[in-house]
Amino acid sequence: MITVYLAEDQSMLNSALTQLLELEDDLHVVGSATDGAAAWADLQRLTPDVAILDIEMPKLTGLDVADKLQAAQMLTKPIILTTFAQQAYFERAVNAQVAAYLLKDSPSDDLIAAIRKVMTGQTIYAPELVVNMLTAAHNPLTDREMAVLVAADEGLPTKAIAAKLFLSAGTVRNYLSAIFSKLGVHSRLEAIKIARTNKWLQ
Amino acid sequence: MITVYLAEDQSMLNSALTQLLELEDDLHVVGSATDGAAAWADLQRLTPDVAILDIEMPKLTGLDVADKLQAAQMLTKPIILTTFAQQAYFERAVNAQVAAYLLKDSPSDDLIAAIRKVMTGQTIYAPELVVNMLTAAHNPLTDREMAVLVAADEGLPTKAIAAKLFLSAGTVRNYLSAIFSKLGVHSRLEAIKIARTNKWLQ
DNA sequence: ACTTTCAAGTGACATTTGTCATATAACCAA
DNA sequence: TTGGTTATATGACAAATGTCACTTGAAAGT
Repeated sequence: MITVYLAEDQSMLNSALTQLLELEDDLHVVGSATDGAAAWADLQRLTPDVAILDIEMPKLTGLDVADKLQAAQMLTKPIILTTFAQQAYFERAVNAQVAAYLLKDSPSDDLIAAIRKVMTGQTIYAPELVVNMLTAAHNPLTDREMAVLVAADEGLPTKAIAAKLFLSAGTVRNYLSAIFSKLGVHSRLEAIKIARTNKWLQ
Repeated sequence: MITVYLAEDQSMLNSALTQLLELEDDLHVVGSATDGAAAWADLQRLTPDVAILDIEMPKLTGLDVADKLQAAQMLTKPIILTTFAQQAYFERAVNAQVAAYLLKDSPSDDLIAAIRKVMTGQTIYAPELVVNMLTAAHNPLTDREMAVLVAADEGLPTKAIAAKLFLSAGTVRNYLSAIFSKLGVHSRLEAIKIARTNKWLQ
């Protein structure tokens, strides 16, 4: 019998999956939560074989929980189950040595199959992500440029950005100019849009 | 026997719900799709009792499909099943006379209960939304101002916005100025931020 | 009929932004 | 040690942006 814990903040999916997994003879759902902190508390107590973790949850993300599982050297195998194929998330998950990384864009049978496979020691990554890994646009901005862009994203004007980062206004404009040139745009708005679609921001 | 159709673009939820609904003795899932256009084509052919519609789907949204069901005077009862409580969506759904409007933030049993209730002629709205309806900060911007703001949000400079909306550049600046004054800000960036947090944008 | 609101516009103006050239100092790698 | 990158800065300039004060016509409300 494989014991499974489910952390998923969308109740509809949480309850549907719980019931579905329970129907399998070799699986038993020992608990579930809709936020990361509750999940982590439960996991320490229940030590299930597998923990299915959504990434975007209140309080703690699924990746945070996976990190904690690894740090505590627990035997519970984390399976990340998330909506979108975002490179940054995937890389963090690989570093946290998750047992599987699945997209919600695949059928529930895939999840059930994945649970059984990770119990045999296999590691499973959604193929979309592995392909993406090679082609992913990585952030060309320096830390300093990112700090300026983040401040700009808050809607602050040049002077306020300068004050916030203890720079002169001219330097801030220079950074912004450098950012625009790297991203091939000509305004804060466009730069922010690009940074956002590439998930460098927010 | 209640026949049910399921349009939900997240495969994990789609397949999980399909299997779960099939377990109920009085429900039968006659078909499902992961995009709106396929759903509409199927619905015309299958004429199920109930159509569960996600809003954000490729090609046609669930609200588009609900509109079409109403326009074609079909007896299929639309149930909207969506992630977030957005006032604009809810209002459109009410106008399309949907049979129920549920959030994915509720358990799957609620959906099953809702299906049975709509078959008795009841209309079901998620309580969060009805409360929200009364308290919602309503958008103070005119349609025209919104059009300008949307264009600005795309990162377009004044001239491009003017060209897009067949206005003069001066008029566009005036609209923007009016928007800023209504929202109490002094830049496009800040205005966009406020519009976004209030869900008037995106 | 009168008023308000909205859509659309013009012109002038000050301010902010974006661009560019250029400079220095620190650090890191070949 | 030489060169590249980053962090920081200045000054000058053109372009874009935001503000204000107006005007006009149409639609909607009372």
